[in-house]
Amino acid sequence: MEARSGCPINLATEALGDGWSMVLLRDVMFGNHRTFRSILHNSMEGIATNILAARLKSLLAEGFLTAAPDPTHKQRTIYSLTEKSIALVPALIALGAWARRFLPTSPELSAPNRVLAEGGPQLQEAFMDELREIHLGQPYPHQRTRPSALIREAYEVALAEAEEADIRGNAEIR
Amino acid sequence: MEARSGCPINLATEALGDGWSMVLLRDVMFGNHRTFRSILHNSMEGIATNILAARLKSLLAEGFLTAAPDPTHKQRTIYSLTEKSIALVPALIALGAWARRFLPTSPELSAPNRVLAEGGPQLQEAFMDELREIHLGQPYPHQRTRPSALIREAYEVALAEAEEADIRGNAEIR
DNA sequence: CATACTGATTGTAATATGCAACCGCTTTTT
DNA sequence: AAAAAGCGGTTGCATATTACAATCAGTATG
Repeated sequence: MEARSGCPINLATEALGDGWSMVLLRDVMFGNHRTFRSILHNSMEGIATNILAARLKSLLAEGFLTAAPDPTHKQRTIYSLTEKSIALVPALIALGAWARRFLPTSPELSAPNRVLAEGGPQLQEAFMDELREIHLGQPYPHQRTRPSALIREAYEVALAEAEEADIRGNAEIR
Repeated sequence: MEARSGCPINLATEALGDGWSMVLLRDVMFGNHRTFRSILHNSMEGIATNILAARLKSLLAEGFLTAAPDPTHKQRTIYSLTEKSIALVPALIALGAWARRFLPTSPELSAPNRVLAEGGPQLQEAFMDELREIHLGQPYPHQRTRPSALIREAYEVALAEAEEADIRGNAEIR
């Protein structure tokens, strides 16, 4: 396909400007869902199988993902991020930080973004290094606690708080 | 419309995940095109009038833009950015920086993004303050050179270099 | 041997996008 | 005063994309 223009924003829009690409990259990146079924069943937004198949195909074609067979399961494909998609992390974090400020995001689902946004460039770089380890097989070059552990912890705290608030809310109703 | 989920990335995708919204915001933001015809005629990507009308309508409805009549021209509408869209600047810059690295961007059209990305958070904040002055009527709170001047200059330098290279290229062909 | 899981494909309906022509009104030019 | 150009769109039609539901053949598992 011919590009509409050579403007960075336009090319980024042409590559990612649809209703699913960024959401799927998020699932692989932050949810560590790396197979068709894993993405499908954990999709908060309820993607259909044909759309998922089509999107995965185009993300492969555009170099955002690579596919490899699972040695333990003959027709399972494991998808991996590439440097191209890992390099999107700062942009996704910036976009998420904006969304937290201006859109009705839920506290639990915002927790990962909040941690990474507040952690600044250093934490984001460490998270990207972690992704490079998981998806590209590059050794993790830090001694520090892994960002993914911080993210998981923050998510669980936010989830517990949400449940507690829910219980209190129900108690008031009763 | 009901949101698919409360995840920041998903909500951002629902708001901006189409082929035109970000490109139009770019035109208003970096190109200072603020009327229907100005956007239409300066659109590098060649948007159609019905699409432009539909997008402007939805950007208004979602609070990315506001509309005001032009006192000097009875049926001209002037569109302004809102704090919501101005706050997108860091995300757009991060996305553009990614695109410059991984997509075939043109040097001239990349110049604005390069300046703002290399200028860091300080320059980005100053640029946002400039947008707040232009679109929200807030006084520009800095003494420093306006970021828009730096951007314009970088664009013109890049354009001149591109033309020079073009001339050299033609000379070689002859 | 039955059941469920794997990554899909197919059919159909709804929605979005792209293209070109057209519209009523206003401002500028001749 | 008449014509031309500019203004923000709308309308109709063709094509492309997306959504939803059902289905499929090839593994693995109990």
